[in-house]
Amino acid sequence: MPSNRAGGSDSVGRMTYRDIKADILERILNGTWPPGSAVPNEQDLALEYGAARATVNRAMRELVDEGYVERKRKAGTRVRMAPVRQVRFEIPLIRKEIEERGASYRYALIRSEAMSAPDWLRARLNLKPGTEVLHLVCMHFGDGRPYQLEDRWINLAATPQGRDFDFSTVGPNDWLVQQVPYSDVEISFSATSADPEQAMLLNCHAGDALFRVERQTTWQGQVVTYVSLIYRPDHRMTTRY
Amino acid sequence: MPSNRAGGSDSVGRMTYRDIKADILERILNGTWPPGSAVPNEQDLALEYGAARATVNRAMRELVDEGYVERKRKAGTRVRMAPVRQVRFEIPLIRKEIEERGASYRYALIRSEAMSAPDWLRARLNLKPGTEVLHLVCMHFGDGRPYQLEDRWINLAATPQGRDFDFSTVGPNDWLVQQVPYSDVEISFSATSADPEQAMLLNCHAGDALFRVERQTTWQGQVVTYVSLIYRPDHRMTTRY
DNA sequence: GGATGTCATTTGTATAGACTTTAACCTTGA
DNA sequence: TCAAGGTTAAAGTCTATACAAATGACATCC
Repeated sequence: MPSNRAGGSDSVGRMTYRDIKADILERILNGTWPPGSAVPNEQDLALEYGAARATVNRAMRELVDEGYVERKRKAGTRVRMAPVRQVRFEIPLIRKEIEERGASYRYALIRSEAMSAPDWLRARLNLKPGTEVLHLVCMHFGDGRPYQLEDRWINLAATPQGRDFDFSTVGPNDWLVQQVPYSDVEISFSATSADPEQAMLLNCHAGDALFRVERQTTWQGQVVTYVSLIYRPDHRMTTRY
Repeated sequence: MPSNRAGGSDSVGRMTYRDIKADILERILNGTWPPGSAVPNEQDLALEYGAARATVNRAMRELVDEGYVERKRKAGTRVRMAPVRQVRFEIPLIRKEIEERGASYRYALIRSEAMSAPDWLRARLNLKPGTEVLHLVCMHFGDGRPYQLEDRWINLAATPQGRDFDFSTVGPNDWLVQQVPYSDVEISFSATSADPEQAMLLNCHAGDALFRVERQTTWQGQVVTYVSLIYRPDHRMTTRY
């Protein structure tokens, strides 16, 4: 075997796109190619790494994806001045979220009521006057302690099957995922003060600062559901990038 | 002009990987291939679309990336039962964040003090006893109103240049991005109650629920900085997916 | 000077073919 | 019945080549 490439070669000495990507990233991170500087073109890199241009291209495309470099035809590739700080995290089903923390999961339906959509909801979800909605309040427990309070509104015009479904054992999220698996979602994170009922359910004090996730799900132009997920005090949503 | 791209093919009738991806996604969304079902293998799809297998492969890889399908060698490709709900959003520099809301940006340094790291910070950042840190408190204003309170600790052992830098006009984040452009970041979102000083600075009431982002930045195994970013009341961080 | 056009460079994408890796499935044997 | 091992289908990757598309640089023309 002729070539001997330290740090990333198979038995034939061939570098994979991963090796190439890692090598380029290394040079960016260690300052060989500082922010703003130009990276050699694909042809030259292919030559240097003894790979096909397509292989270098794939490595580069991933580096673009991850925000390290910018590319322009004819102008070439440069290391980004300020990296694009992008967070990417998964929104697991609440059951999985709790179980992944090593706690046992329990679900409870607190309240379930079909009604005509109140004005604030109609305005928020852009519903026609008189639209029927299902209002559900549920609790999710981890190791028996309150973990998340779910306050959900389901548009019965969009999913009429929901009217007769029994949510006392299956959580509305699990059910909805079956009904409308792929949909557009708008999600937002904020802080809110516990009102007396929330404090009671979450076993904290009224006025406590709580972390809240709100999600609005749309399918084929129609809002399917709006949910407010309020976490127990001190909850943190953490990720690395 | 020969090519007519409407609908997904060029003049030769050749489909790009984007076309193929869109077509497959369409079939997933409209229920042709429901959750859990198997998608034809690459070879067959290549045949169907009149494309090379590599082209189909690229389309598929992106669908995996976006959480629509799962692939396993030998077993083939299936539509995911529950889509991987993943949020991906960018963390802009605060100046840009404010300006993108159409507001004017203003920065003010409230306090700056070099000191030996307090115990809680030492524990949190895993610093040696006696490590010197710079503690900065800054405000970011949008249209003259408080927008974000930045409470930052900089490890002077990692970035000694910070000791003599004047942060009264340049925000610490802008400065740090220059110093350590690429680093590992742990970010977390939570809610916190305004203490009296925070309330005063953010022009709200003590006890108000505030949205907080905490960020810890590591470079080459050493914690460079820890920052707590507290937003004015009612702040929401929103994204779509 | 400024608008316009041409050329060359670089990335973007497609292709056919080959080889590699994984793991589902089947066969064999205890 | 079950475990070990072989077979083989499918995705994963690489290569060499080709052409497309964008655009920076330069020349040309008015």
